[in-house]
Amino acid sequence: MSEQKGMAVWETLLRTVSALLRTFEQELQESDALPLAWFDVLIQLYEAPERALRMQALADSVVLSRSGLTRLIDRMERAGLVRREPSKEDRRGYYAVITDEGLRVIGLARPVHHRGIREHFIDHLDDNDIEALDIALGKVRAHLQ
Amino acid sequence: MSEQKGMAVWETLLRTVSALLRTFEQELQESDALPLAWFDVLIQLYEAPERALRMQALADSVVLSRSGLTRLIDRMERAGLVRREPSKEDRRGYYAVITDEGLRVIGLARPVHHRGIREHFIDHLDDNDIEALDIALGKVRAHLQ
DNA sequence: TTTCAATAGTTGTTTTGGCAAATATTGTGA
DNA sequence: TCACAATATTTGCCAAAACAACTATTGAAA
Repeated sequence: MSEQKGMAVWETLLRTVSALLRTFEQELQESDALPLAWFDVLIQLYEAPERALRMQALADSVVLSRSGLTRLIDRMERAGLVRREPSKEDRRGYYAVITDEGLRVIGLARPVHHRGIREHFIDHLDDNDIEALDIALGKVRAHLQ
Repeated sequence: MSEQKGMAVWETLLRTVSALLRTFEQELQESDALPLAWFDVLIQLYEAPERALRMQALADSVVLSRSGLTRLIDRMERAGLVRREPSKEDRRGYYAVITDEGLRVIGLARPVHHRGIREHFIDHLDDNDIEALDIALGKVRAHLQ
């Protein structure tokens, strides 16, 4: 198949995701005054075993440099949503842990965001589309890093 | 189908695109010392009829606010890659126009980026995957804004 | 066990980005 | 044609991010 087509699809992929993110960011702001980056950190901690993750692990999944994450967690700590806890196994490291307040906030924001994902993404796709996306993206992802 | 699956696919979509962007950004930096945002502006001007676009149009496709774009173009203008040209039809507006130097730079950077897209994206997908992505993303995109 | 490269995270400094207000121009309805 | 809302872009100001240099700790090789 033409490489052209592949390039065009990457273009579409990029612009579509950008537009979706812009929309989600806006929806979260309006209803919970919660930046998407904060949401992203909270949701990952929420879903992690022990409700905690190493700084390292967070920086990898969030799209942020190490130092960027340090300061993001600083702010969220000041806001009472997470706290740092030194790792017992490796004294260089810290865990970011979600607080009760953090759990409360993510509990409010999650439905909003899920509604957004449903409304702007899932609802326009049928089962085949979803399955195909999953497979294709999985292949791409498997080869990264 | 489970909404769960849809949510998981969005998650995969987001993280995959993020990781790809990080990779592309890095590859461009290394070979051409060109930030991806600059590349993005240049490529859009390059592909535009007349090699020029209204600020407005650029801001919409690039993932940047209006004011963000103003300053991005400021910097690129200082670097000699684009220049502003007042619109004749609407005296409020400006075109960003790619310069000869801009054309030269995009000529160098484009192959690098295309190789990246091929290597990290296209090459892992077969024709069906590409087609399915195109269809699914098209549906999503059609409903945005 | 000592040395030194590698890893985890933070801090200092500079760039970049966002939001809201300002400027200029256009279009529209009375 | 005269207001006045709407549009296009920039600017002032502040928040958030990158990059590189720094501290602390670990791990591994000599």
